[in-house]
Formats: sequence, C-alpha cells, structure tokens
Amino acid sequence: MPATIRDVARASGVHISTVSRTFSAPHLVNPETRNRVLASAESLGYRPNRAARALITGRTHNIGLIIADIANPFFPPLIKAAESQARQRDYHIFIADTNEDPATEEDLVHALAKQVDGVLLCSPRMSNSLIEQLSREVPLVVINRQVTGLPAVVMDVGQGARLAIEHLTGLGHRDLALLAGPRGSWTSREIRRSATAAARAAEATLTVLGPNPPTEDGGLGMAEQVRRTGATAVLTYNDLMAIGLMEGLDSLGLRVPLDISVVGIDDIALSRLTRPKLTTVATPTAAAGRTAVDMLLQHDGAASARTGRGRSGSTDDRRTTAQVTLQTELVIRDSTGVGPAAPLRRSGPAAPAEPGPHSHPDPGHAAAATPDVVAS
Amino acid sequence: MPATIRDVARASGVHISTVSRTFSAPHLVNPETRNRVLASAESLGYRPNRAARALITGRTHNIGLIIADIANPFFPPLIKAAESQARQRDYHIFIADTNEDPATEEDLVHALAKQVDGVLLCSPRMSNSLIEQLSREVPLVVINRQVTGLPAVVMDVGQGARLAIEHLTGLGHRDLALLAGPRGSWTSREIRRSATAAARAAEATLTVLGPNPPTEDGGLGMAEQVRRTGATAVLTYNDLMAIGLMEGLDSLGLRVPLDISVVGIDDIALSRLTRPKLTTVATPTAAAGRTAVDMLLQHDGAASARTGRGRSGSTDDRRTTAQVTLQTELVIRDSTGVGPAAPLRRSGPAAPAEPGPHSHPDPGHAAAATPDVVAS
DNA sequence: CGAGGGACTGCAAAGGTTTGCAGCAGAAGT
DNA sequence: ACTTCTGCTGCAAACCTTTGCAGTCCCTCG
Repeated sequence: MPATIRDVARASGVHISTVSRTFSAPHLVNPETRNRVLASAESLGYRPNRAARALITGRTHNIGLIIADIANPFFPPLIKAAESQARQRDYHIFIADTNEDPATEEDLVHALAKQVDGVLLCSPRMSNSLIEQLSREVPLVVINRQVTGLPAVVMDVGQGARLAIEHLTGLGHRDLALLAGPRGSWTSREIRRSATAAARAAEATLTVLGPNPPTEDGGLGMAEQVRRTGATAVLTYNDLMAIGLMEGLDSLGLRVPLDISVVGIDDIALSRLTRPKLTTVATPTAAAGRTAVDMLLQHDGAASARTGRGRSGSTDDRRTTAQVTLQTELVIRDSTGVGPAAPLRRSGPAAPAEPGPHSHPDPGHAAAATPDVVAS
Repeated sequence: MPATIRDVARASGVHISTVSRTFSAPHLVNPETRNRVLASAESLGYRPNRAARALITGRTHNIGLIIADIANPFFPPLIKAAESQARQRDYHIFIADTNEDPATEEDLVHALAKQVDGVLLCSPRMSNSLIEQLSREVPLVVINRQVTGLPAVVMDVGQGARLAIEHLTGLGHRDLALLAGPRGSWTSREIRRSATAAARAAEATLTVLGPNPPTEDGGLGMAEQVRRTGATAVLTYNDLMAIGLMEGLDSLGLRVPLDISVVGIDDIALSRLTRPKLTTVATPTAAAGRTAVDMLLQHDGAASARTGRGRSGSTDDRRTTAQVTLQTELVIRDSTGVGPAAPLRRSGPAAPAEPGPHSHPDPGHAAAATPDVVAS
C-alpha cells in the first residue's frame, strides 16, 4: 500500500537508484531530474523505508534508552532532553522501563541491540562486568555510573552530598542520617562515600540507613527508623525519598525543619512544591540526556562533532571513551534549619568547628540495617 | 559481526529456512533438529534481525507513542503502563515528545509511520480532520480524544468535572471558576462543557478562564485573575495547574481551602504531597495506556485475543473501531472546604449524605454520562 | 578532429529474513 | 507391492534500499 522507491522511479521515469540518490546524495543527481523525482515522491507520499535502509547500511538511526523507572520524576526531564536531542540529529528513541530490575535490564539490552545503533543505559542496577560484556554487543553510553572503558556521563553527586553535609553541619547539626538508595546504584555508593567523608571531616556522626527503594514510600517507611537514630538532619538518596520521609516525620509529630532537617538530591520539579520547600542538590538531568545522546552519536561517527559541556576524558588511542562529569549544586530552601547544637549562639547558621562529643563517624557501626552496597 | 541466520544454519548443518522456522514456527520442525539449531543459536548468540523480518512480514513489532509533554507528570504512568503492556506482547515502544506543538505532532506521525505497526496519539493538539487523514497512513489509536471512526480511549472527565462541581456546590459555593487547558485539547472542551452544565444545574455561576498552558506556571500566573472573578472555588484542567494556582493564591494571601477551594484533575502522585493535599478527579492513566496498546494490537491482528478492561463494543462488520471510556472518580482531600454560602452550618467539610442538593447516589444514573464503551 | 574528462544515470548485488512450493523418506492403508 | 499420506526439509523469490561499477553523452582541451 505505501509507496516504495520503485513507484517513485516509475512515476518519474528514472531508475530506482536515481531516486535513492535523490534522497541520500542529492548532489549526485541533475537538479532537473531531482526536482522531477521530488515531485513524484511528494505526490505519492513516498517516505524511505528505514528498515530496508538499515538492512543495508547497518545504521538504524535509532537509539535505545533504558530507564530504571519512568514514573520516577527524576527521569522524564532526562528522557525529554534525550529525545529532543536525538530527533534533532534525525534519530528516534526506543524507550524501555526496567522496574529497577537488573535482569530486565539485561534482557532489554539484548532485545534492543539489533534495532538500534546504540543504547543509553540510565542509572543501571546491574553489575559493571555485565555492562562491559553487553557493550560488546552494542555501543553503550552509561548515565549515572562509571564503568571503565565505557563512555559515561555522571552527575557529581559526591560533591553535592559533601555540600549538603557541610550545609547541615554548618547549621550546627552533629547527628546526621543518610537514607541510602537502591542496591546496585553507583550514585548511592558515591553519595555514601562522600557524605561519610564530609561528616567525618566535620566531626559529626552519620548513620547510614538502607538500601531502600528510591521512592516516596521508601522514604516514608523509614521515618520511624530515622527518629530512632536521634539524628537532627537527614540526607536522602533522592528527592522522592525526602518527600516521603517528610510525610512520615510529619505523621510522627516531628516538624521539618524545626525538629529535623531534610535534604534531598535531584531537585525535581516537585521539590519546589512541597511544604516546606525542599532543600536539595540540583542535578543537571536534561544536560545529562543531551550529552549522553551526543556521546553516543559521535562515537557512532554519524553525528556532528561538537559535544558540548564538560571536558572530555583522556584521549585513548582511537576510541576516545570520554567520561563526562556534570556539576551539581546545593539549592537551599525551607526544609533545613539550625540544629540543636547551636541553640542561641547566634542567629545565623555557621556554628562550625565545635570540638563536640567526639562521636565516631564510623559507618560500619552506623549501618544498623545492612551494608548499603557491595562493590561489584 | 553479529551472528546471522546463515551462521546458525551452517553451524547446525541445516538450511536457513529451517533455522527460521525453528524460531517462527517451531512446530514445523523436528524436535531433534530444533534442539540442534537452538543450541547453535545459543552458542553463537544469534538473535533474529527484526529489521529484516519487518521488511518481509510488514510487521515491525514496534509501536509509536506520541506525547504532548513527557515532563508533565500525568504522562509517565501512562507511558510506563503502555511500555510494559507492549513488551509483554513482544512489542517495543518508540517515544516522542511534541512539546504541545501540533505541527511537531504531524511530523512525528509521518516520521514514525514507516517504523511502527501503529501509533498511540496521546492527548493530541491537532485537528480531528488531520488525525483522520494521518490514520490512513498508519493505524492510530487516540488517547484523550474522540474522533469518529478511530479507535480511542478516553477518560470520562465530563463525569469527573460534574462530580467536582457538585462537590463544590454541595459545600455551598455559588461562584465558581474554571481554569481551562490548552487550545486544541478535547479534554479541556469536555471539562468545560460538563462543568458549565453542572454549574447551571446547581444554579451557580461559572467563570471560564483560558486557554492556558497545562503547567504549574499556567496555574500560578492565573491566581490574580481568579481572585478578580470573586470565585470561592476553582476547578482546574489538571493537577499541575491546580498546584501552581495554590502557590499563586498563597502568595496573594488567600488561604486554601479557607478562603478559596481548589480542585484539580488527574490525581497525579504529586497531588497527595502538596499542602493542603489536593482534592482532585482521579483518571485511570495506567489503564488507559494498557488499553490503548491492546486496542492497537488487537486491531493489528497480531496480538493475543483477550483485551482486558472495558467490554468491547458491538462487533461492526469487521473493523470494530471501539471507543473505550474509562471511569473517573472524585478524590476528596484537603484543598476544598465549605463555601461562604453555607457559613456555620456544620463543622466538617463534606456535608455528605445530607438530602441537600439532590445528590443521586444511583450508579445507574451516574453512568448516564455515556455508556462505558461505544461501538462506532 | 581526437582524446580525455566530467556529469549523470543505469545495472545488479547485497543485506537478513520469511514463506509458498516442491522434494524426499518412511509409514500407513489397500 | 503400489499408492497416498504425513512429517520434515530445502529451494528460491521477495521485501526495499544502498552503492560500487560501468556506461552514455557532451564538453573542453590540445
């Protein structure tokens, strides 16, 4: 039913190869002929069949995007940016949701491999070694994870977590808690590492709770445990958990930020809308989506050259497997306030280097629940 | 590099057609042979090339999903459900974001047409006639819009709007406002029509403001105008606008629900998290996504027979272009309170069973809106 | 005037798979 | 023993493009 290249050739009285060239290499065909072909194509409503083209060129002009959970508001801006960027380069996006399940992740890479020129692996939960293995099957760009030898774009959550902890200790909090993210999350590991170090440097205690599902419920359910730690300030793996936690704390009668401060990570749109408004670490998700697409396409050799933000990593031999790190920043809103350790000292936050009761910031001791994440 | 059907054939000592049949029609090949082929395929990591298959079968096993704005929290649950449902049927999803732009919508349908077996058009902004025209190019299922002759799944927002208005007038509000949605939105028209009728029936005034962008800012920016109408209760096109509106009202010194009541539509996850929690009309978005996929696939003839929710319409000749209507329901939370017209009647908000304004709890009557499913 | 070259265009193979048809062996029926 | 199935497998065309190669025509240069 749909017009093929042959119909156009017949209608315009040329060979199919001329039609083909009219579209894929216009400069090779006589302007007059070209116009005739174009006219026929137009009137027949002809559009090249990308599947057939893919068969012979080997390039599908499609990109796969594998996401842990589309419904998590962290991702849509990233998806949107990636889709837009891809389309600008005449690529289309396959999307797939893994429900945070590593096995599904693997299946999806396989399933998509033959249909796309590359896959964007977004916040993967599977092991690094598996990722490396899969990357031999199809070009991969990893988002929110570093795996050696593979192009990646990560947000500098380590720095973000440090800023958050410093913000908190600066406000006088000495007993902190961290709500970790899901098992297998590189980001969660980063946050934990950096937060622990920052807390130690400020001589504050940090109790790590988790792993937890990175959802509102994941935060809500931990309210009781958070209270039990006696922490006066909490950093969470993401905003969703922070918001859930605030709910939970609220129903426990604890007021934010009066009784306890809460800091999230991501700065999703929602965090501006809660009461109190959430103090959080802003991550450039849209930029990450764009950058990842560009990295994939440039590696792919097909796309334009310019990459954009972030200085690229070390230039290998040929395969310049860049790892881009995007900066984060602390956005202070209303969910954080002065801690109990600095009662009437002054109005402002600071109250820094107090010797304090020399608490052990030992994470091993803190992790009552279970160790957060095991290195893979 | 990747193994082809020919490699497998060679490795297992059979003809490629046998390999093909092993995968697409296993019952036609001797179990012994089949196992041998399967083994070779496994060890070679062979996966059928879907592009090549599509070329000959004409079925890509892909579905296009065109969305007005991925970042609008209304859509992700729908996307997620659609993707999951599709994958279960061995289909993959192309996603595309139109940025609420009708022209982009059309382009995307064209661009996707050759790559998919059908397109889900989600909350389209273009004209009905254009949609009909496009439907001749590729099978279409429309979501959140009714266009004659095309399969569609819509949420019964008309009924939802009526319930919302009745809720408001039941609380004693007599001066109402409606924040309409974007131009071209079928849903917005439906809401307006139904809300107007309901207000008239309750002898209340309803001021319609709009069209507006369906975003938080769209609501926020209208706060001043809403106040100027003197309305004591507002229904908005969606939750996002309601939330923005509450922000705006707040900064105007108006308190929700004491000074003014607000009702949203959609019941996005966010609406449970605002303060006050938002009263809203819940729309079954996930079900809509699943249903739409099923309708497309069943029409497509490829998918399994069972359709799921909503009994299908009368079987026309062949093309049973069903239009499924999904029920909505009012979720009363904290953003609505008694109106000025019913000052000290009682303390509680709802003023429920009260014979009052003649509320029909009759479900049969409630469904009077439209029968669940209409066959066209 | 002849050779060389440039600008187009046509030819045909190739890419990986599906599928109608034909072939083959062995079993069952008469 | 001869036919008729049945169950399985091979053959080759077809799907729609792209692309290296070769051919044609005409123009330019020597």
